[in-house]
Amino acid sequence: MITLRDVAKKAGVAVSTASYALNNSSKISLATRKKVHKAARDLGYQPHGIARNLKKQKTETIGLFLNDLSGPYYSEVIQGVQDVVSAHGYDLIVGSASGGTNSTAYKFLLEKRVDGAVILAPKISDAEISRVAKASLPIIVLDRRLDSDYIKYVLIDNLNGAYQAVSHLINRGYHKIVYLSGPEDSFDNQERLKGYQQALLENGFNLMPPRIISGNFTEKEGYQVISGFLAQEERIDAIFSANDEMAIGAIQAIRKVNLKIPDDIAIVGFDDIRLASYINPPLTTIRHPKYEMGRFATNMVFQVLHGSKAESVVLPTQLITRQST
Amino acid sequence: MITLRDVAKKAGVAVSTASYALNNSSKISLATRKKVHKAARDLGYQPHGIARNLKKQKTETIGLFLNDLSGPYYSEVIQGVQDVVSAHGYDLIVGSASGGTNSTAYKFLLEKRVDGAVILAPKISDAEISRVAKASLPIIVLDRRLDSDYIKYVLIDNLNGAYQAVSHLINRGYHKIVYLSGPEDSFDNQERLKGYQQALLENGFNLMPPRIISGNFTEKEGYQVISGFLAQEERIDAIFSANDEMAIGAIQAIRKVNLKIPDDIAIVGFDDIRLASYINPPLTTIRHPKYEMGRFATNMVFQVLHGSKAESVVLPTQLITRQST
DNA sequence: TTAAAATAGTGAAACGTTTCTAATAAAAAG
DNA sequence: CTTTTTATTAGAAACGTTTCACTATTTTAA
Repeated sequence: MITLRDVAKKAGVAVSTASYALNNSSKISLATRKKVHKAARDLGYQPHGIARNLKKQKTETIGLFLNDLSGPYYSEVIQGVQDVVSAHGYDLIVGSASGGTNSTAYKFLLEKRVDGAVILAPKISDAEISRVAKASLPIIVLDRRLDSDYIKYVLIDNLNGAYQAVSHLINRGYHKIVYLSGPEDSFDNQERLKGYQQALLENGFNLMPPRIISGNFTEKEGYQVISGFLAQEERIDAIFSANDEMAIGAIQAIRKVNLKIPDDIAIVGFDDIRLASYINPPLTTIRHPKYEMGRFATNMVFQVLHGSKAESVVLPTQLITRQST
Repeated sequence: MITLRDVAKKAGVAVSTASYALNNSSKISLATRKKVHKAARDLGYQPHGIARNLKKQKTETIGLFLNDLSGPYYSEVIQGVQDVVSAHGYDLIVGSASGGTNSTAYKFLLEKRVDGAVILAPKISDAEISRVAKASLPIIVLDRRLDSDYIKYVLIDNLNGAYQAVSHLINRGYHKIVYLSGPEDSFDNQERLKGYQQALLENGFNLMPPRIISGNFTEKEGYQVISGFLAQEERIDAIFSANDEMAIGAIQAIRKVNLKIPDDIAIVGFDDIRLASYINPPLTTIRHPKYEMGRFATNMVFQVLHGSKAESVVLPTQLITRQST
């Protein structure tokens, strides 16, 4: 390995001089600067990033930590984060948070391998996030309402989105609306449930009371629990699914028993994933600005990093009407 | 920041002792080991990863570098890589290669911030990869045929897959088969084109000669170029698309002009992305083992890292027949 | 008992940078 | 001419670890 020492020796200067020269400090005369650059080029010198990080006590890297790297859902968020990070001349690394306290995510946070982080990973607890956040490592969370000096959140208006969705069903004349739920400990799910309940309550004269079917956000589970539900005699005429994945599973379950969507059963999802508009029938759903979430969050990371205040924010959602309702 | 020095002082031992103790070296008596651990716990000591990396000259981190972090296509590959990396107790970071030679990817490779890498990013040139690979930084490429001591590839059998696809069309009785191409400089595209040509050649008696429509792997482009093509008078009865994305665009273009799939025009894609089975009509396509690619590649990284030989490999593909043919 | 070996712990160097402080030489000021 | 300033370079410490080489103590073997 070629080190700065080698370059300095070859150029016939002190290593400190070599360092200044390569960083183009004006302290060093143009002549020696050139000499050093040449030596570096000739030797194929590459600065050792880790050594530099250690000395400078910063990495110029922002981490984006997700529960699961392979969720297609995340790609727009990632893009938003990436764009802002690049614009600041920093690097982005994406890491997994699965494995909890010995995940890559937690380790990188703890060991200060990044200068800031955006987290969308329920598996990391509030306490853990609070423990590692500091002025030199601000954290923006995308999946919970957590707020302190160095922790801010960017959320979507889950409650209102769900409210919109259910109101839409009610306006369309559906009376027996069931909630296809995500995991109970999911923040998103909790908020969406509240929105569902609120909408029913406010319009509740001749509606069926709230009714929850438990799922876990996956297509497969959506298919299974709705299949099971339909096999019973209880009749419903609409489903509000806590996310699109389960809604897609539900659609398949409904079609399987030859019920018509939306005539027999209407369905609305949440997220507006890509598949939503391709499935048959196309899925009415709640769109939220995933790319913007990424951008907002990352801008806030840099704000805090630069010493200014950042304000947590809740972004609005939008109802996308398609043929499933 | 709490350093090892602080822990050592608090425990009343030398910093070397503290280090050995925390790493549970048997050189240190159980008593002092406990004492040091307690001191560390009391102080909330966290080892500084970067300092350790510098001293040990390794990071225990594997990098996965992609052209574009947000491609949904990658998610299975990522999962395969992640699983193997975790199994070895290493960390995985995913980084972008966009921006070429000053991308995060290239920087991390150059500065040795990872101990090994899996690359699926045509934007990084062969020369650049060759320059950075070494015994202490083996690289496995997923998007080209590059092979040296420290560089191996894991590819899918693009040529044969394409051959299967086109043969399938021919067997189904289609005679006028056009190739909807990806970018010309794409390795995958080149191989798939060869497979297309070979299949035509071998069955070529009364078939239309090879005919290429240029695209760029995106759905939008697929829609546009096929729309344009259909507006001309030239008649065809089948399309082999270099990937599913374009095939999906093509399907929409075909349906738009009220042609029937597969009666008027059949279409087969490549990749078997998730959407392929949901689109209407479901898309016949070539499936390849993306998850396995990730696993293979990552296992090879560790093989080389551990000093043993690894062999580049080409994985087989599989024809998935659906209603579009 | 004495020599040899094992055990427990220490000090200091090293990893590859950056940056503070000092030193030298040349130029400017008095 | 001396003194002060400026420009350029050098030396050395520091970042927080790990690990080599060594010392001092205790145990075992002869």
